[in-house]
Amino acid sequence: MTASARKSFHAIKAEMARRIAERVWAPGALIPGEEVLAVEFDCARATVNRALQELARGGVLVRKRKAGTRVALHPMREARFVIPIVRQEIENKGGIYQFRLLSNQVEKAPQSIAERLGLAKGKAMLHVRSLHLSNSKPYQYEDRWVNLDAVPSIRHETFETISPNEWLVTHSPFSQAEIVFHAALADPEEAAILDVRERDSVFIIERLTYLPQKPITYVRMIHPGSHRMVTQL
Amino acid sequence: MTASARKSFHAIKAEMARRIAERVWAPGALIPGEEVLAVEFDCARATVNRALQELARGGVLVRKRKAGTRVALHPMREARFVIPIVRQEIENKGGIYQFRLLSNQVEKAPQSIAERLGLAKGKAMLHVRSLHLSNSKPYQYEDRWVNLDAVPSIRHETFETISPNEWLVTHSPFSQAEIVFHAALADPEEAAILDVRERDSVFIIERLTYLPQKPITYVRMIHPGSHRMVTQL
DNA sequence: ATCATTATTATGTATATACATATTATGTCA
DNA sequence: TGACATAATATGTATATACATAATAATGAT
Repeated sequence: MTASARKSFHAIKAEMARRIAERVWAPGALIPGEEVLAVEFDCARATVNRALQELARGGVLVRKRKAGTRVALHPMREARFVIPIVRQEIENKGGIYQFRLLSNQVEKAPQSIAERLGLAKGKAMLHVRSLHLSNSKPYQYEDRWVNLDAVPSIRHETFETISPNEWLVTHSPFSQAEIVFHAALADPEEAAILDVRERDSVFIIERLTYLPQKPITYVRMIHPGSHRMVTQL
Repeated sequence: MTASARKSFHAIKAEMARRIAERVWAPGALIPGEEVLAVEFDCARATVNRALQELARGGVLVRKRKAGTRVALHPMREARFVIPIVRQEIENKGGIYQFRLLSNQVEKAPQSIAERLGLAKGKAMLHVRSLHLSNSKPYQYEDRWVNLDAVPSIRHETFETISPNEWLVTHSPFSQAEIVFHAALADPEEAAILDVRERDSVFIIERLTYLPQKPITYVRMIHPGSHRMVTQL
């Protein structure tokens, strides 16, 4: 037995992860209790607890009071994608960012949008359409509806120097959100704006942001189909 | 010190989150130190520490030793998508799951695959193609290449009762992975398998899994374009 | 002034202890 | 047997204390 002389929860966590990866602790198996592990690793129970909790949050362990801790049977792992501000995303890739405002006016919310935000149909909302370009090529078409009740001051913003996304991120950050990814075929309008062929494939990100009990905005961000979202896990 | 209820780090975390959301603590601002907060919330510093650490992990706070803790300027938040086992995904949605093996044989890796996995071109790999169905309708076409060196025992698996994904998840779990999402147009083969029109839009998830220094598998999971990946954040 | 050294400080971690809470196992009574 | 109360137990959380570490601020030497 490798009597680990380590006492940091990082090391303990790593050793536990190793045991799981190498199936010393098999999927579904009950692992020793915190007290036992504390003795084995020669540390306090709190230290073991922290390591176990972090592994549990990561999804590789499942913990239940009294029942104990077991290795997750199906490590239903999660991929984490950062949803960056487009400008940063483009600049990080070395592209030159440009922004073009297509329209910016108060309109009556169509059924689909109002429904999605839980507002009354026909409610006056700000409708902003814009295009983000990388190296002068269309990168993302942004179609946004903003609840004026939630962010009244946006009404007078012209978006000549700042994109609606950046404006909102800095004026109403830390909201909650629901995000959807999917693929679709470009409709004629989208195809024209993104400069792709009609009925080419596009990658769509929809984001609904809200504060508790107060919807803020619904955005549809449309990328050419070649756009790739990458993450490690 | 009043006869206060138990001060839990959950409550403290929630209160701090509220302050951030309502801009009592503005973006970029330095917030009070742990000691100060511990006095304010009438709890131990460790309790404040835990709340702060969790918020920091969530990305709304940025902590630096000696420098203190400040509210994140650009809450470049990340969306977390669970990448479930298809069968579970389908069953969770109330569908009846079926699995159809399309092909399962050792082949020489084509250039593109070998490159992606960092292996020599022409290397013998297991190539498994299968289709997952929900309520008898094509749900996901899975095109997988497995590095036989990494999981030699897979060679003799017939996949008649278990899908390659489930086999790998239970026999080689807890690997690392790189995941890519994008949209594309179905090629004739994919369209036929998924029963969509040729040049319809498809949603593609590519996943590359590996253990340190050892690529395991490359999978291309192709969904009809209507497929939606949803998450909250 | 500039650079290197040291002191200071906020966060990071470890520990013993105590009690809380959820859940299972057990026992009791009808 | 079955319903229900009760004990047992593993994890969850809170706390005081102590020391570690990173990064800044202050200090001194050149």
